[in-house]
Amino acid sequence: MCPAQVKATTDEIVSAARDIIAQSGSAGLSLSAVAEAVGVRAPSLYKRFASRAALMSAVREVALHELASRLRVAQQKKRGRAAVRAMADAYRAWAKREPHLYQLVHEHAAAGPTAAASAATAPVLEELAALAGPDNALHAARLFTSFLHGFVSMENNGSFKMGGSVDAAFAFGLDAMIRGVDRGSR
Amino acid sequence: MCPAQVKATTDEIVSAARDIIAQSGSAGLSLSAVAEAVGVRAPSLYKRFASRAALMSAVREVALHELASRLRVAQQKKRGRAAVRAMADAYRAWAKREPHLYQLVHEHAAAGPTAAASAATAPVLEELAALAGPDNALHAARLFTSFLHGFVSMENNGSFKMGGSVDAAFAFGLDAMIRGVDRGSR
DNA sequence: ACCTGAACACCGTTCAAGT
DNA sequence: ACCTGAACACCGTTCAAGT
Repeated sequence: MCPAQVKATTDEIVSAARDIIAQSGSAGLSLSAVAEAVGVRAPSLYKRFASRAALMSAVREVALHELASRLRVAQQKKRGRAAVRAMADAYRAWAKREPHLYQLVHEHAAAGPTAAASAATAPVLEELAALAGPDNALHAARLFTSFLHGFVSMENNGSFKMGGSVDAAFAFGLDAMIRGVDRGSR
Repeated sequence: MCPAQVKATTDEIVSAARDIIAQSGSAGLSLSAVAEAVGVRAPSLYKRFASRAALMSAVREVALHELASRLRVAQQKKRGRAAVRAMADAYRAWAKREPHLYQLVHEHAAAGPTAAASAATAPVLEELAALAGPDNALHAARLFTSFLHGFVSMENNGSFKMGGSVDAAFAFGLDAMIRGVDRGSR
């Protein structure tokens, strides 16, 4: 008689889960908390997501798009080394602004579609190919992304305890990599 | 009358927990599994550790010592760039051999004593100071450790999906950083 | 078609009771 | 002094019952 009564859309659920993870980390995501945030009981969430892991995967996708959007904005109107530096700064700034979402993006990277992931890294690849030359483009991309990921991970979880300027270390690392990769200076 | 009956020493508990985490990851560590492995009931573990987190912290310390030992061995009888490369290879090899222990070492780095942590990184710092010069030693150390951590993290969780030789990318990254940091070539 | 309460098998943790 | 069973408050997940 009264068949449909949607109280929580898929987008509302993902958005609520995103906010919870952003504030408390992925370990702090409980289905009861998500359900309460969208005005529903926990079992109802299984109408939209097969499991807690599937919901986290959806949040991961959303976070990846947020990061990709920041990178695109940073790249606009810049070329070469300036574009690489601008994107590195944007990458680090987003990771520091959303440490828990950043961590979620990088755990279980093997799962999930590659679409959003490559959308996020494509701009970096273009610039680095120009800098390092086509033969070394992939190697250079892995050097830069490894440094970026490692640096912001260690910064976010407090691994830099030896003093000194962390900002200066980041700039030094970028410059040293650019020097070491640039085919023009070899 | 029968006051003492130690069935599980602290070391046995940590060792059992280490093995469980090595096999199933830190999320797979349950106190019931640890208790069963050492022939005891779960509540008894609270005589030795205040919480699950405290037990994990002890395992983290053990893992850090294992890594530090590998780095020391790799450094023996080597100097300069050869020592840096050998330690980088040893670092990556251990991370690939014990991916779950490696991940444990790098989450919650802020907590816990710095003793074992600095023991693990000290040899790397020495060599890099010689390479980059005293003014840039700390910056160079952060560049290298960020690259190492980022690279093996991404390798371990399957982030390198664009083909190509991952070994070659690691060697390229190391060489590019050494080129970019070496004060003699600037 | 969607939502719900109740139930299930698990957690980490506490504590009084045993020896 | 150490170990234990029982209990507590939580999980994620399933499912029959409601509308």
